[in-house]
Amino acid sequence: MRLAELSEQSGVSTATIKYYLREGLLAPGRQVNMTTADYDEGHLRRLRLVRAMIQVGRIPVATAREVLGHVDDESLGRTLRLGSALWALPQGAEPDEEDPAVAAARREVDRLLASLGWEITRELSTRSPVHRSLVAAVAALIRLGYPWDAELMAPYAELMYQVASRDLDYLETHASDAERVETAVAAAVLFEPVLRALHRLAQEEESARRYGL
Amino acid sequence: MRLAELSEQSGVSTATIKYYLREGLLAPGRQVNMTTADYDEGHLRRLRLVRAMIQVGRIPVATAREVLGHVDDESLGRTLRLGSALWALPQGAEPDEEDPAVAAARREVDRLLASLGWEITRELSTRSPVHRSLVAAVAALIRLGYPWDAELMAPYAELMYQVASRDLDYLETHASDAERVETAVAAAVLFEPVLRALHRLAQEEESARRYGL
DNA sequence: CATGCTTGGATAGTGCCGTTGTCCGAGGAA
DNA sequence: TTCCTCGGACAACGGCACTATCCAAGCATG
Repeated sequence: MRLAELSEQSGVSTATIKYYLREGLLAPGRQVNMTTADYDEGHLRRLRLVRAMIQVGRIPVATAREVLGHVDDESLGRTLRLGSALWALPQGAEPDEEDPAVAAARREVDRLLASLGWEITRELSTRSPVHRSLVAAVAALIRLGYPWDAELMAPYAELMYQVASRDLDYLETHASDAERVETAVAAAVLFEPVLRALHRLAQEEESARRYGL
Repeated sequence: MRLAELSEQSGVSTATIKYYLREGLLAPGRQVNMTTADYDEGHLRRLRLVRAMIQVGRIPVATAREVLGHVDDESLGRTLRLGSALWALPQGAEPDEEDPAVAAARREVDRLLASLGWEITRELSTRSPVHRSLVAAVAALIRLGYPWDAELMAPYAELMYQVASRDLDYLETHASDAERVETAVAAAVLFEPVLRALHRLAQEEESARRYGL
């Protein structure tokens, strides 16, 4: 498949594909001769994943490159590759350690993890970017004056745990072993918009039920 | 409170506050004399909300203005104001109607809503931006070759319904009547990062439990 | 009253980022 | 041979959140 065909099949302009090649999001095609390169199905798959990450997942190009770097890192085992790829996914704003709201948020998040018995997450808490972004998000709530403590958070956390459990079930049943890392990344990136949309739909529905249209 | 004090208390630079004033995210202060304007606690609250929307919620300035416009629309009842404010919140990418994956996604979403009995949402489905963004997100999954139908979606939707139900309970107990619309918007914007972070934390925890670190 | 600092408003500019246009020399096809 | 198209390199564009600069008008200190 030539670049122009790749463009046609994916719906991505040749200029943009060239840009992704330049940025290292897409491996170069096999060079057939001086002026022609050959791309295969793998390139198409990867290109679709890249588009999904950038367009649907709103992930910055630089971050996408990093995530894909982990996905492709043959030196790592599957679990580690997945972990490090997810690790690299974009997080929310970083917490401002000067802020007292951040300290309060951190305290509540720690209490939450203790009460949930998420020991593994707790051990990693100092290093995990996800943990930090949770602190930042909770701090934002607190700063605006909304009471928000571990007791309020716990049911949410348990619900999201059920969601995460389903995510992994889905991966186990629907992804072949070889593709599992790529699939997991795609899922992490693509499930979130679905979840968010479902969340808002549910809000609309429940709000309409309670208060009318 | 003068502009400089507002800046100091909120941690937002005067230049940025001026920018928000210009963009209509913040009402002008009461003009004391030719060179001094007076801001009150309401301005500070609003400024914090704006920052939260933009920094934590990653909402574009233009969208934030639109959302706040609905919040402040005195001509609407509270429920409608809330609805239209949430309505204006940024959505994911718009579905490309040419794409067969979008048609499949729309079919599955419709089946999902039917099976859930979300009749109100179903009636609004053609107009709701949230519905469209759900279709787009599901279409992205399908396009990448991940099977994803109403049966798979239903448990997710039910979990998110429980989440939404909690959201509204929270609003009823924690927001004074006058602030409810503003609170609901803040919640819609600020709960989502919390949820997302909890989701990822839960994924980390469950993944570590199943497959080790 | 004078002088120097600060205020709020207007405007242009900055930096980043995803994307696109332009130009080129080299092939491949009629 | 001639013309079209290819892939590659590079510069430019457009949008967006934010910031620096300038200005005239106070206010506070001597």
